[in-house]
Amino acid sequence: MPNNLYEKAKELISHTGDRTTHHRIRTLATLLAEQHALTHREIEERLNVKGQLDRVTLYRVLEWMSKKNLIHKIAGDDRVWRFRVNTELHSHQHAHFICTRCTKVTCLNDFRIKPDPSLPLGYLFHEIELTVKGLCAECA
Amino acid sequence: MPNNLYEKAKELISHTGDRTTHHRIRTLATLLAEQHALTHREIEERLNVKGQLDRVTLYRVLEWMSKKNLIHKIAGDDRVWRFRVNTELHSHQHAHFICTRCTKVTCLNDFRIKPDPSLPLGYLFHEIELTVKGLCAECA
DNA sequence: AATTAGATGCAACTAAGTTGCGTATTTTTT
DNA sequence: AAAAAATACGCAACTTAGTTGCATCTAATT
Repeated sequence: MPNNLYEKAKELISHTGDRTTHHRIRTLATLLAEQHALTHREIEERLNVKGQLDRVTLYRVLEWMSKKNLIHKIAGDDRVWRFRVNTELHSHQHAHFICTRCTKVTCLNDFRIKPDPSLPLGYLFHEIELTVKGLCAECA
Repeated sequence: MPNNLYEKAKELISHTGDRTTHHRIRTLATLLAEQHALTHREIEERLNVKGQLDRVTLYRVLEWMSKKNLIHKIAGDDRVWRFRVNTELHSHQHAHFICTRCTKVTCLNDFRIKPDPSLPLGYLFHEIELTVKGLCAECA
């Protein structure tokens, strides 16, 4: 993982106003380096190659980053959360693709979603999540 | 639960060609009676008012019914599966609404989804799932 | 350098969902 | 109608993602 990602992560975290800890920076840098969404376990594996980090701490770091809108999480078919960094492109309303064989998650950026769905009377819209299921190029 | 639901469930199950057991019929009848998706636990509670049914058996019944396309399952934000019967209206491509406060799931039937999404090269489309999050009428 | 609010690590816990296996029930065959 | 084959059921034990409580440590503030 290149050093500039570490610096970028550091800057993004300091902008939140909260503490810029080593764990937060390393975790965000890891997600910045990835092209697809990672599970808690995958992040843990990448981080623990060098230097330790407690499972629980990672859960809390990820939770904090979600709350701060640095990342977003995706519910997969295997009831495991996957996390992806929020860039301008990846934030908010876009679609996810889940491969039903290898369970890898990719973001489909050039996928337009109707922003304002019509809901039953009294319902309040908050966000929309579109998941496409199928086989990825490797598994097809 | 009215008797005709039991009969309807029985007929649907016999059409699969597999065994029409009491548990399968009761489970499907329970889902037929509901207007929204139920969790495994909610189904269990309804079924165990009278007569017992093992947790594991229910999991297997639900899995079997999914495979037979009698029902479909929905991934919620609380990593709990929810199950909904497939009628002509409810099958395949439609949207779900999840209330982020009470976590109840409703099907949005008058919600059109573009049937054929454009995917990256080599990817194979299987199904599309659209989830709208927000507050339901009771929680708003 | 001392303070303090918040982050971390550890151990124990919760809960959804799964697996293995012996027993019971359907369905088929005779 | 009884026996045989195939499948479903129930129980116990297990797996694993995610959570909670609490003592300790550390980044920002004074």
